[in-house]
Amino acid sequence: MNDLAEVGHLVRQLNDAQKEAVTAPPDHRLVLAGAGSGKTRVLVHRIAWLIGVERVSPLSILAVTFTNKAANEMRGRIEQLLAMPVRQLWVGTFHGIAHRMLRLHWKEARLRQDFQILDSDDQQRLVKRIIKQLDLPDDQWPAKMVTNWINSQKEEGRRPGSFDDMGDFTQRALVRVYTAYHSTCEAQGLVDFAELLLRAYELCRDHAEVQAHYRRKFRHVLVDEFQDTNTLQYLWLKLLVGDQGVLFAVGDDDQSVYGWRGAKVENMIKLQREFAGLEIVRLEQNYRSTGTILKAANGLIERNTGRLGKNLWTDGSDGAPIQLYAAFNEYDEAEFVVQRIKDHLNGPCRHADLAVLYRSNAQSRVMEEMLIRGRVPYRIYGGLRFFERMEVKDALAWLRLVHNRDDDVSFERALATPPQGVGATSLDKLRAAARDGGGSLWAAARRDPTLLGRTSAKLHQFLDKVDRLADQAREQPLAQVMDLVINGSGLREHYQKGAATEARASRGAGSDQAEARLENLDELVSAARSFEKPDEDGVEPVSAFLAHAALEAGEGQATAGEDSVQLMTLHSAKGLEFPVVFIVGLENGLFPSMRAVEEGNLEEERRLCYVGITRARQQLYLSYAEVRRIHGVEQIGMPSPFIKEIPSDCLMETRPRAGLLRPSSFGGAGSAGGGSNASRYGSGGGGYGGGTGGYTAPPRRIHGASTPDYGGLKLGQRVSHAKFGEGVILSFEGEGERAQVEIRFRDAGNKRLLLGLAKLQPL
DNA sequence: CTAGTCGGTGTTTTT
DNA sequence: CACCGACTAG
Repeated sequence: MNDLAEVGHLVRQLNDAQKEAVTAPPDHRLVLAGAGSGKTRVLVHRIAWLIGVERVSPLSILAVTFTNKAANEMRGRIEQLLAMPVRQLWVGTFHGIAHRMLRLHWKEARLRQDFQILDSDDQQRLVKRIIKQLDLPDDQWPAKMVTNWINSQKEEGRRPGSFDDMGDFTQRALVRVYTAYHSTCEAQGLVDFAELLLRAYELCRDHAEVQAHYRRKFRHVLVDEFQDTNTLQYLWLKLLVGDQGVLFAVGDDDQSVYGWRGAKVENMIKLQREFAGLEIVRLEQNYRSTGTILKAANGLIERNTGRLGKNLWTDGSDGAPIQLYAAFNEYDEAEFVVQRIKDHLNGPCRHADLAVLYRSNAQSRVMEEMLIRGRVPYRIYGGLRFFERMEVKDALAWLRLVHNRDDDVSFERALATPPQGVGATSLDKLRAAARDGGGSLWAAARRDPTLLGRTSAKLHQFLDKVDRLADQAREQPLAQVMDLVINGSGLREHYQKGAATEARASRGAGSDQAEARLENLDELVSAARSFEKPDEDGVEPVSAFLAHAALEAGEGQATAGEDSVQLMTLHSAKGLEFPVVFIVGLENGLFPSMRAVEEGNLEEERRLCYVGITRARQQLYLSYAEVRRIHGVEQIGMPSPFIKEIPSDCLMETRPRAGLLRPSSFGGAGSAGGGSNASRYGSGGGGYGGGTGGYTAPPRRIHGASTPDYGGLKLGQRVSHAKFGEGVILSFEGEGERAQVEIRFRDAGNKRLLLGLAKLQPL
């Protein structure tokens, strides 16, 4: 199939820069690919080129991505391009590849063969338990924070033993937790996500044979979204490439939006220093968006410092101006969006061509409400995924326990659901016994049959139940086992009961959720049935299935089938594109987020905005609300600074902002967009959600609606107070003498003060 | 031991 | 506002 005559299709549809990247000789290469410049396409074509033209064996290619979706898409497109399956090609996520290596080399990695993956939820539970075990007050040591700390240590390659400076009290406690957590994981054969990476890295670093094997094997290492790599991922790649391999990295520093979870954009710079002879190819021609949208994106991102530099251009037309809507409040904003959505739907647009992007998930609620009201089908991305659902995790915990009795995390979960008549007190005793005996909960329970007094009987019923299930499950196909576990554990019964109770309580309607839970249990059985990894390197099916569940948490929410408007956060929109995009909630403190504003760290938020803008192909809408309810309190917001950073000739203000407006005052303002609806918007004071009628409340003044006088102070302003020191203004409330101001003080925490008495000094 | 009520808290997400 | 975790009554 590799006649030169047929090579043409591998490069024909590529532009010069793309072609250069795809057909380049085998040197280290960094492709700086702007948004919409054909990044994935280059990666896919490069691999096809290597196999089809350079005659590189698929066996010696490693392609790494961050998400399963990207990995699947990549494999699909390569196979399509080559018109043949490429089974031997290693394409996967960092975690997936690391996992695969660990399964293959479990001995060298000093793991037990049946090690299980701990997802973030399980991990946090375990950390919490350990904090308690160490008698650390859990209000001072929140599991979430400690878990994050542990993960970031792992991401920096640090092991519990590698802290020589133990001086700091805080750190000492953290290291203690880390140490205990680590030994628990070791004892029980549990590996968390960060551990997958660290173990795989250490495996390749410390085990000469393994290292030599993979260096020999992978002559070509290709990485997608390189700007999102963390320290460990970078080191691992470097290790694998060695001095014989060739690295091909694709990324965009302007789209680095995961710094907060450890991603290091600096890795792109490091690359140039540490990979000799690295060639850089820039892809700057954009095939996605109109000239106007690109101009806006370029204008915005130019404000960032330390960019690698790149300017997107298109030879397409300018297209329509970006519309900016200054909404009265979040309901007005949502109404505007829905109106425009309907306009577009009357045109050539399908629902799925329209996307609403927001900074935080909480913003989806109001949008959702308005879309329902407008009878527009929509789909929300994000939220719980299939394998993260409570009932699914319960069932998997039972499966894991049946599979490995020493898995304490699963033991505790299974013991709790369905209720076995063994509660917190007994569990505490059991934990103590396990700690003293140095073994698992299971071992402790079996060791002393009278440990719990009268509760012992219940406990042993539970133990026997698990043993019986394990017995029945032997030699059975996976789906059978899953079914057996769900029924034999009493989980199905448990959720059936739940369904019945809820149905009675709320006359049928509320049983939806319970109903869905039962369906999910069935779904889990069919997931097990359709799960078949082609001899996944000799791993037994149960282990493979559990790993799959942890590594690919499944679809996020909602049925994909129907044509619907797409709602998602800006983060989850990365990598997608839509003809029409709405970015809502462009207010200071929301987008950019409050935290970013306080820390003065706007660059990542700006990149996020850049990502959002560049999702749009033809039409982009931006909006912000002058008043928004946040955490139940109405807050007056300022427009996001990003709005001003967009070249003004790209923007068309649908309704010019003129200070704070009352709803009644914007009838007829601006030619477009729902002026006549004005009287329907309620204001503060609540009454939205519950009522049947909706927005019949008469327009009312909102707090400070008429030129508020806050002594010249503004939201977000830094001020100083005689007693509390320096702080930042979070919100205003009330007027005149009763005007209050909420301030976050650097040292004294959040305080609500009467403006008249506070004697604040602007800084 | 479990099921309800109160109070504190509150980005972004993958694996 | 809405969720989650801790506490208290059965």
